[in-house]
Amino acid sequence: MILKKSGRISERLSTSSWLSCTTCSNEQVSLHISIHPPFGYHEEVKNTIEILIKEALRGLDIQDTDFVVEHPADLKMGDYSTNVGIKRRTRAQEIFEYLDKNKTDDIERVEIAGPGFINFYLSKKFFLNSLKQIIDAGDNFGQNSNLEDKKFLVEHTQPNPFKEFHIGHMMNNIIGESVAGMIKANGANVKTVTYHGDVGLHVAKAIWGALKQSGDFTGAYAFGHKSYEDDENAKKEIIEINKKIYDKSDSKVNALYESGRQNSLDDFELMYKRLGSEFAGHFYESEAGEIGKKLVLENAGEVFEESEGAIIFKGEKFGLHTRVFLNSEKLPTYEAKEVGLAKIKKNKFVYDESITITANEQDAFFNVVEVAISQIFPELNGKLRHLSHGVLKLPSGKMSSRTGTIITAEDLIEDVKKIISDKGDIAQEEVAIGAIKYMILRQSIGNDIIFDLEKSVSTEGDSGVYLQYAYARTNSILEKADKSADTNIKIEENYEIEKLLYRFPEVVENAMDEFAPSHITTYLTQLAGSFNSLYAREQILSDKPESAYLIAVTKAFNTVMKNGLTILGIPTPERM
RNA sequence: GUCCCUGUAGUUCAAUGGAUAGAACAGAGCUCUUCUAAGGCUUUGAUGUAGGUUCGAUUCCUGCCAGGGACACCA
Repeated sequence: MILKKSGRISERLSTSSWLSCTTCSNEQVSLHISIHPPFGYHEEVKNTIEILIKEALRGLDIQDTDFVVEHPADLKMGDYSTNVGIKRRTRAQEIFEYLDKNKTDDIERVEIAGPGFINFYLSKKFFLNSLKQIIDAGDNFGQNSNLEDKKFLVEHTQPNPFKEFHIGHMMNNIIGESVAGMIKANGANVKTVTYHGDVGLHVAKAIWGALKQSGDFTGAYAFGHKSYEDDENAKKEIIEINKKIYDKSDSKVNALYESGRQNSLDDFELMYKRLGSEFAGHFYESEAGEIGKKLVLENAGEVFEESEGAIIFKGEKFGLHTRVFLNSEKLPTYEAKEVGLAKIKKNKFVYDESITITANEQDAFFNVVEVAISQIFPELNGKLRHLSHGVLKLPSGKMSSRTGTIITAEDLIEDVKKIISDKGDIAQEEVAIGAIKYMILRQSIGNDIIFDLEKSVSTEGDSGVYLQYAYARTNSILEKADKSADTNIKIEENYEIEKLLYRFPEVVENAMDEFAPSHITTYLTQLAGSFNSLYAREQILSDKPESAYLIAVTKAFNTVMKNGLTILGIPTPERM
């Protein structure tokens, strides 16, 4: 049935050069079809509607009319909707009549409503087939091949040894993993990498602090940082230690550096594991600095120039601003290290696109540095993308290691575990991680989060727990079911959840297009709400004939929820 | 000063230029002898401001107001 209809669509398209819809030109539609050999069911019905409208316009001799076919905001207003009747008000009735007369059996009803929208209500046959498709596809439902054969490198998290892995790093990690998940779901190959600031003044401060505490790193950075600010002598000693770290001339400093660095990195690995990250590469500023300095010097005079003893990049030529790459002591700055990092990544990985995820305070920095890198490596032009997110702020302001207002990732996870501990003993770690991840991923990634433990990490209502709980419930139902899912039962009623389930693949596509994991989060929450309502209203396991159909709905929901949460990196405990 | 980002219910967040601006939390009320009540149902309540473009603006453009960030030797 599906194959036959696809053929019909291609046939119509190949002869329909009259098209005037600018949002869906003939070329684009044809291309779309050729990219997706197994034509998705939801795409098929949308294309059918678009073609019907184009036929109607042609038949009525209406030209130059743009229109869109989309899901209306409210499920009550149908499954698809077009604005063509608003664009051509005087002809709306005729267009509607054509559509109503020529609708396929996937469309139950067409209506004209509101200011002239034409709404399409899909048929039971469509929903029945879509359920079947979801259950058959299983873990693969929601995956597509839009980015097939493409290779992505995603850099995120970037915690600095000798400093805490705090909730800001955690936010970056959570967003990074969800972005990687979306890219993967869209068919591409993804590798994630991280980058550590293992040299620099912050390291010298920590080592100075540790030296004063007879080798103990506890609170060493904060101590060193404060002393650096307040005490001239300490400041001199710290600068001295910083040089020793670079030239490795002091065995005591070397020993502290090596052990402190390794301890930090080991701790980070434990946290990555808790958060579900597996990096294909770890890079370090200590290696990037050397390479970056060399590259800057090699390109001095062409890409970079000397000014006041420093080597700088004049961003003004590109509508940006000037930044220093080597300071007047010819030491590499963060900028030069980023150049070195670009070369390291390029040598180690083959990729079509390299994404770096950071907080948005680095936006201007990356604008300049990416242009500079593209000057040095023209082959990277257009392959670098900086994706930025807002910052986590405490109600009292920005987190600061100076004032000791740092919340570590570990503290937060443990605090959330305490909050949920009175509700059950099962899967506490997964529920805590899920609640935190949801807090980050529920909103648009560009916006800041004012972080308040009690209010931000919710365990009821709009929360990660809500999604996990709905999922766990379905596992329990499906386990108890004594008959298998059957979509061939005659059911009159359309359940609301069926109107949402089939949309999952397009949500995954849209989320990828906009790098917006929140689209998936929002969708899953709406879906879970719909399921919970159904669960409260209907007895799924029963002797009634519709029970087998409801089991199919439950199975489809279970599949979509699991696949969605997996893309986002939110754990899916089987029991709660 | 220049550039960038953000202003939506009491609070935290949604809303590919569309229809009656959605949730959640908090407040008021109801709901477990029935598949997991971490659930469900009812209810009060919002687009900073002034213009512009459009058949239609929370969304696009301009001014203003408010908050945050970046802007030469930190990362």
